[in-house]
Amino acid sequence: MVSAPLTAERPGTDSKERLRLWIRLLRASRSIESELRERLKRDFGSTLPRFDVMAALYRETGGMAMTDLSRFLLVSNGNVTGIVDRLVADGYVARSKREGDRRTSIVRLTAAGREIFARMAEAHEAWVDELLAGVGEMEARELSSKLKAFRSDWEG
Amino acid sequence: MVSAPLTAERPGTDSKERLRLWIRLLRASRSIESELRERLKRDFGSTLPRFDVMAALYRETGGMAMTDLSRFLLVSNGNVTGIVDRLVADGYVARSKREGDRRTSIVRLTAAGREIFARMAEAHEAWVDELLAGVGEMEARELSSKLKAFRSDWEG
DNA sequence: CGCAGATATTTCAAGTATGAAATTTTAATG
DNA sequence: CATTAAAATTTCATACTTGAAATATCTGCG
Repeated sequence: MVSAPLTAERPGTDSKERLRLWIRLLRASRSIESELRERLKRDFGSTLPRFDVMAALYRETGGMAMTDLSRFLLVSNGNVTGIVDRLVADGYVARSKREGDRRTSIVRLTAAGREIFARMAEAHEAWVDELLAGVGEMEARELSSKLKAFRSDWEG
Repeated sequence: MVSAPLTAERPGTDSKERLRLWIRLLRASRSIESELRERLKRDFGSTLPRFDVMAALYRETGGMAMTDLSRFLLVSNGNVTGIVDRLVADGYVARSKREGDRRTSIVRLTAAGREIFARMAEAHEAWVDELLAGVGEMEARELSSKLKAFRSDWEG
């Protein structure tokens, strides 16, 4: 939901303020996401989900199992299958089998994938820097740690 | 992208810190969104996009044009068409024409829609309150205003 | 060994999501 | 008044997304 609180306030609760925070959070991330998606498409003919997958694989040089990938990206496993399929078709990702366990399939970036991704990551970082230009380093650090904190409250 | 900074740091920039902030922001909103989606489905057999549309229409008693709806929700107009179609099929939303302009179609909640939505909104607010329980009112207020601020920097 | 249960992945149906093209209607201008 | 540009929606192709069901494989226990 991307609007303002709608129900009547009960006394003794901060729920309205938290709701407002959530809405702002959501709107902020949606606007930024949408801007990044647009630029990724314009400059690289790619998408955000593809970027996410490649980013995860970029740092895991040895490759990742599909399950680990989906857990890390916070998306369903069925979802990752499709995105990886398309990346494989484009020659940016390769699948392989793990010794001793034929269930697990390890995916990793190809040389072409690493090369392309390095360029995308550089642009991406500059874009984020531009889009969040209004946030100073100190402030970014603060916000960052608060966001980290309130998430770990209800997740493991 | 939902991981940590990947490229080398240039001296004299806060870009790494901003990138980290963006990643945290994204991960936070994704986790919360996913939890809310699950509960909305479990308790009401509904979805987040439907909730968003209904929330917008709930406050605009007179109804909204499709374009205004899509602009407000930050999603494409083609997208809104489909969601509204399904809400209409369920009897929660009605379309009507505006006097004098046959292009514009005004959509509004039906009585059934208002009734259902009121219950969903109440549950939704309680969920958000629960999920953000770690954030005090003061802190929520602070975070909120910072989020609002850094968005308006690059959007109109 | 044999087989119930756990794991890893894919497949599938349904619902989002975007951006571009097509439609329909209105407004503006010569 | 006719034509052209603008505006509001819908349609369409493609990609993403989830959650559940189907497959295939592995593990542990009797």
